[in-house]
Amino acid sequence: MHPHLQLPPPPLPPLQAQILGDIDWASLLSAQTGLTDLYPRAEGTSSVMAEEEKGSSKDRRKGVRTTRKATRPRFAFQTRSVDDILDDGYRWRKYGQKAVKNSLYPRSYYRCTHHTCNVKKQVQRLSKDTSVVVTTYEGIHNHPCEKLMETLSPLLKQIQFLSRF
DNA sequence: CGAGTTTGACCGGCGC
DNA sequence: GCGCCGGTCAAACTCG
Repeated sequence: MHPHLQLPPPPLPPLQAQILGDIDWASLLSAQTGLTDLYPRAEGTSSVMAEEEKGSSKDRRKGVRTTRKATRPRFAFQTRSVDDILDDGYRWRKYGQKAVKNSLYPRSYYRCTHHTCNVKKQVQRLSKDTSVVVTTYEGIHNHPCEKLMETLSPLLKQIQFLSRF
């Protein structure tokens, strides 16, 4: 409907959104091991960030099961927010929306706008508690977040300066 | 005019 | 094999 991306640029969780679960930001930023184990039956989770680049085309293999599924690292967290879209510093292009069973609300599919980066995320609102938004990230950004860097660079400079002593 | 959204079609996996 | 279901494509559309 209406794009409401007009939030001030907080690199951390926005103020109006309250993180419900525990988030390991360190492992989040360094990728790899996820947070919530959403898909315990995902077999290839260990082999992260290998060849997922070709995922854009319909190049699915037949022998899905035991062969490498190119299972990208996935992690999800819930936020309590009135707004569906959280400003996480990256820019997302919506490429789909689907109604999901057992949920009154549709699930939205987003993709990172960087051409070199094919990180995806899904956003859905719980039908039980409409104030809770579940965001599922898939993949790892292979480029720096401009907003984040912008916000962080003064801090980094400060740290570098202090570390000289 | 370009970047992003909307929306129905399309496709593949999975269970029956 | 068929139909349901979730994920993606892409053309049309909107907005700045």
